[in-house]
Amino acid sequence: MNTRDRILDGAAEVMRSRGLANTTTKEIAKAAGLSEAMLYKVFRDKVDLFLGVLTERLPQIALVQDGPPKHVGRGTVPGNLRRLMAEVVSFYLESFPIAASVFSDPDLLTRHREALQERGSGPQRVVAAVAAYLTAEQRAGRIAVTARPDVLAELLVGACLHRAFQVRFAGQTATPAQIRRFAADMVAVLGPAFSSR
Amino acid sequence: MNTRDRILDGAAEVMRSRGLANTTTKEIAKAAGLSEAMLYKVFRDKVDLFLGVLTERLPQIALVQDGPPKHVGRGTVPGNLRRLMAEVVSFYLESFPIAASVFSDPDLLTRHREALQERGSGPQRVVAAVAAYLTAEQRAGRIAVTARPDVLAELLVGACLHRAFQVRFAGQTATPAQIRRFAADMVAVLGPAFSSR
DNA sequence: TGTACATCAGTGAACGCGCGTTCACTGATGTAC
DNA sequence: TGTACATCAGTGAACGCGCGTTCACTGATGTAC
Repeated sequence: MNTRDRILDGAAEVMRSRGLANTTTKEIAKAAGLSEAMLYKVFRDKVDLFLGVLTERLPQIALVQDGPPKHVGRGTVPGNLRRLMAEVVSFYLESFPIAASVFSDPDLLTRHREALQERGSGPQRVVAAVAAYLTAEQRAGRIAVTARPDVLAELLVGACLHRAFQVRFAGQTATPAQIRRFAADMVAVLGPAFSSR
Repeated sequence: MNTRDRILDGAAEVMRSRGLANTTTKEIAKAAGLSEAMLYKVFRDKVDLFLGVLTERLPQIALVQDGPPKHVGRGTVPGNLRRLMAEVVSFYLESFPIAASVFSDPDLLTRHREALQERGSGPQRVVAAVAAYLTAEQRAGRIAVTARPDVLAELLVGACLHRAFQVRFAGQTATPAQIRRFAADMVAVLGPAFSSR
């Protein structure tokens, strides 16, 4: 593995275990198995290194990567939504602690936002992806024409973020079974809102 | 105003404007109009001071303060929910940046969680309050008996948290009109899920 | 093949700065007699 | 009323430490002739 990857992995590990506030250059170097001096051969400064972690080591969500929505017209809509929800909540569970940390430093937040904008990315893409799936199903006639994909997506994704926030704030983790149960509850309750009948 | 309040106000102001990471004892003292030494007459150390801000200067949400849910059986359910939602999203807009910051320091997060637990408070109380309102309306016969108040509350509150997160991540603010529009959209879409018919 | 030099990944040790914290102190106000 | 002392809010200046950052260096490997 090359030096840059070792540094980013080490930094991500320290950020997860000790938090952004306690992630010092000394700790990063130790986790990467390199000297502190080496960090500055690869990154301009510490903020530059943090931005590298934020853009390259935060978990990616498959949902958002690939263009057109999957599963449209196949399986059942509630079934597809449950799988989508489980994916979203898992993504937030993994990324929330670090993503929330950047609010502790307005300068880092601004630079992170700009970096995401340049890549055409950002947090709004999760809702957009779910809304795109719902819109496609609506066109396929499997969701009522009166349903509002954007609002439904915000409700679903919002519940995922909220659940991740609660679990992480409580210092807990969530089992796959708990995640499935959560997804099933949310989709079941929203059923009447997008049902074709 | 007494010394303690001046310090907490000063600290809260610096935390909001410069972020937790840049909130130094020097800046707090300056904002409070006191010497740094004075901070240590009132608080044991900096973490103790931060906990004071978190428990005493984070915005309170009226919804959660007072016991039994208001407005039950009066007005219309969607109207009451819209007002509730606007209150919740405003609360998150104000508190999210600072509340998210504590994720940058696991030690601070743990102590904050423990402080909230001692007071019987915590983030789960927002969902609980909305669910309590919905349950009361259900008993009053104004919401379908098949509706699930806890799940509906998590969807609604989740959407509020998500919206606040998005707005703050983008570095923006929200006008009262935007907030009302948002609340109306969410409640309208959830209508079929709790309708008596 | 040997040799001289260039390149490159990597480091130990030091640097200065700003941080949280504490010390010894001041001056105003209250209080006992 | 005067005076001696106690209390209390508050501070200037210093302290040591740990941080991010940089400097001068090393040793291994590649390369030209």
